Amino acid sequence: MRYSHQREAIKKTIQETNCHPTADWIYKETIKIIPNISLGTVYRNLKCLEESGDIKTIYDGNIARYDWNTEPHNHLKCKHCGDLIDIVLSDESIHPQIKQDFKFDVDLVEMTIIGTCQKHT
Amino acid sequence: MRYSHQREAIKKTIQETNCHPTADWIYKETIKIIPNISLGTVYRNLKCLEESGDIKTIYDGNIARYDWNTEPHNHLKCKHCGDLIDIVLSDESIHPQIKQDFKFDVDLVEMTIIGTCQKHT
DNA sequence: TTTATAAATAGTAATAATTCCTATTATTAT
DNA sequence: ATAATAATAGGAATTATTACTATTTATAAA
Ligand SMILES: [Mn+2]
Ligand SMILES: [Mn+2]
Ligand SMILES: [Zn+2]
Ligand SMILES: [Zn+2]
Repeated sequence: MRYSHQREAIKKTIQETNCHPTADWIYKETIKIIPNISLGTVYRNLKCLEESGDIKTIYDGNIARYDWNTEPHNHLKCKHCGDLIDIVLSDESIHPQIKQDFKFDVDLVEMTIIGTCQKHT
Repeated sequence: MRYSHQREAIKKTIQETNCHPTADWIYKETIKIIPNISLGTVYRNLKCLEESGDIKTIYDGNIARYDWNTEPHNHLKCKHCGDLIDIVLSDESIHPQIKQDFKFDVDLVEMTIIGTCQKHT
């Protein structure tokens, strides 16, 4: 994979926010730096960055969001404001139980905890 | 909400499968019974059935799937064949921990466990 | 049992997110 | 500097879903 000005800007945009942005948000931010970047380039590079392990894709309902935090973690999702908050839970304990009960070989546990965040109290 | 032949057929289609079908799959099945049903009618009634509590919508990546099983449960997702398998885990134990640690009021825990099912051994 | 009312439908157009296509541009090895 | 080709911009195409509207249908009243 060859260097590109565009890919670096996209990566930087993602790494500078905690908001788990969508492709469109990333496009609107990156276009401020590279005024003629195209949305197609954003999508293509999001895929590159995911493949190189620089970012992670998360599916929030039926929209893709992107996360600079590639460490295993889960999310709290507020049903009022839609915010996604990172949490780390020790869910490794589930793996052997499932392997035994369902003959299912676990890679990862994707957990989203839905509720109300502290902003709405 | 008024009775409709179409809605009943859609509901029956969902209740007769364990495959967590997409809207399109449901459409293709239901059209065998009601040959002139439209995809819009399928989508509209899926929303009705969700609101009335007859079915549950689950998001698998960026596509919506529908589930007749409205009891709280989670899914094993096979990364090879894409199958979704129902499981029930007692995850209630994490609710109070999260409330304390994150001041986040938990409604439900959506968990998808990704790995390899027994078909690929 | 007709008739009136409005909810639901079929068919189609529109939208939103994402991917694909291609002529042009930019990176990088020589 | 030049050549080779990976990456881009811009736009078209695709896919999933929603919106629109004239017509049909369920249902309640006469
Ligand atoms: Mn995160
Ligand atoms: Mn299920
Ligand atoms: Zn909130
Ligand atoms: Zn499988």
